[in-house]
Amino acid sequence: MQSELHNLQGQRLHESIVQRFHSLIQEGSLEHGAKLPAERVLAEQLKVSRSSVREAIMTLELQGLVVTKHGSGTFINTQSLDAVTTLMTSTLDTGQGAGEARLREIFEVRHLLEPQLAALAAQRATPEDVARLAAILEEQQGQIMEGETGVDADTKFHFALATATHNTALVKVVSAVEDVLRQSRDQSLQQPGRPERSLESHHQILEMVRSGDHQGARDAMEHHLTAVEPYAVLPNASVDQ
Amino acid sequence: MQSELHNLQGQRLHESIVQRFHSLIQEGSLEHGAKLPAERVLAEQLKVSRSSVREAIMTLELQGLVVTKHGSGTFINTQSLDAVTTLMTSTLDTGQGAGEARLREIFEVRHLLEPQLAALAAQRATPEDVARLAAILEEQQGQIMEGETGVDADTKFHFALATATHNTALVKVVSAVEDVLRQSRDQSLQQPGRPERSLESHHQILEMVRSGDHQGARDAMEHHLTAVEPYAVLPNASVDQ
DNA sequence: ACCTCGAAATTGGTCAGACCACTTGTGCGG
DNA sequence: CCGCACAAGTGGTCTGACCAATTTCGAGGT
Repeated sequence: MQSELHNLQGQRLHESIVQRFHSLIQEGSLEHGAKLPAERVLAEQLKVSRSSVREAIMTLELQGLVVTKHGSGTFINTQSLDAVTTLMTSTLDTGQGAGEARLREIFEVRHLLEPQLAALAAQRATPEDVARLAAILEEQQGQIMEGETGVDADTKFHFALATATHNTALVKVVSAVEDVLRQSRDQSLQQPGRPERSLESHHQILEMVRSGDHQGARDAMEHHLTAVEPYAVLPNASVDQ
Repeated sequence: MQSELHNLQGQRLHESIVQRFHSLIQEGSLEHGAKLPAERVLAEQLKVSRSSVREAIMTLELQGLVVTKHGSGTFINTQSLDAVTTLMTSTLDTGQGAGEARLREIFEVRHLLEPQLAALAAQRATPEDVARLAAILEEQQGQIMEGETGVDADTKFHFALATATHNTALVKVVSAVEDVLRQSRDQSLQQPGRPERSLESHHQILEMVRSGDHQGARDAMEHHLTAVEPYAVLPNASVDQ
């Protein structure tokens, strides 16, 4: 059969092979448990080197679509959870373009997470946590008075609030989201009045946390997020990666 | 410095290299944007062939921890969402000690995230999404009737619900959390009656999503989580100490 | 005819060296 | 000082060889 594999420009060779196998699996030509041809045979059929075949197979294995057994062979494995997830995302997502849409998605995650997080923090924050948050707000105020955006202190505040929940898993999830957001946040804080409003709502959140009002903290965070949201993301702001 | 890399039994060579880089990144030796040595240099330092180095780097790239640019080099990239999620799961996997406490933390994250997620899904799910969810419940029922726990279908359901929000960032966060949970979930479903109850509350959630009742979906998910929870996890209200 | 055991074939894993394609820097000539 | 070509550096692919784990199968003994 050895059909041509159309190598799109800028596409690495083994990636083309991976896409071919994705198609074969999705159209049902390769069922669960099926044994793939040997690497050497596959290389000859696709008219590429064995190295490229190996790199492709390794990608498929990391995606959970395939399992390889030394001395035995490589087998299709579409029943694993990873397999389902990669096939789903590859069909629905395909690319990671559209930086603006991506940013909106991240903000949506914040809307789901952070108000609940603030409520938890209000219930559990120790005096030390409150002191740390207060110190960060001092810092933020100083930065703003010097004409800066205070973006660093802004990020720190949300991170410190996460640590105040005393849930390390939660901290990691939030820091992931916040990290991706840091650059764009600086951009949104450029608009006049934004830094002051951000600081103001931070103070409200801190006050709720200090008094242990978890419902109030939740509402204050929700208000803060909508207030700082950058729906005015410039079209040229393509966030790479 | 070319230190030895202790190759554990049954472990492929490039996997050892990947783990080494995971450690280096987690301990902060490799910061975002740092440039890795050239593949040939790295091969010499680690005393392995360039092929193995390439396979390791390719793994890291698929995990989002690194980006490679043809002709330029390979660079650390810890600010992507994928990067943080993979690091998170790898640390949680290796952490055998206080596993139970971490597990409780993960469940807490679910309590924050998934009810909101279910509400979003109820607002946005397409007929295709609903059909997929229904199919998964069929599968789960089949597995249960055969005496299995239906853990795979269980995980699939939560993942598919996340995709029904049509927010890829949210999907990534949830899949990271669910992935860590998969093993322990199997354990919790061992208890008699649990699988049936899980399936039942899944049906309730699906019904709310189908009818677009976002508040109902939120409540149903909250009920589901507390019903399936393996331990007597603290009720999320009134934890004043 | 059956079983056992080991050699050979098969297959994935690693190594070595070469060449190609892309990027970056550098130095020569204008 | 600028611009352009060339050289060096780096990832991408190819080739062929050998190592390691597994499977296959047949010779030899019972």
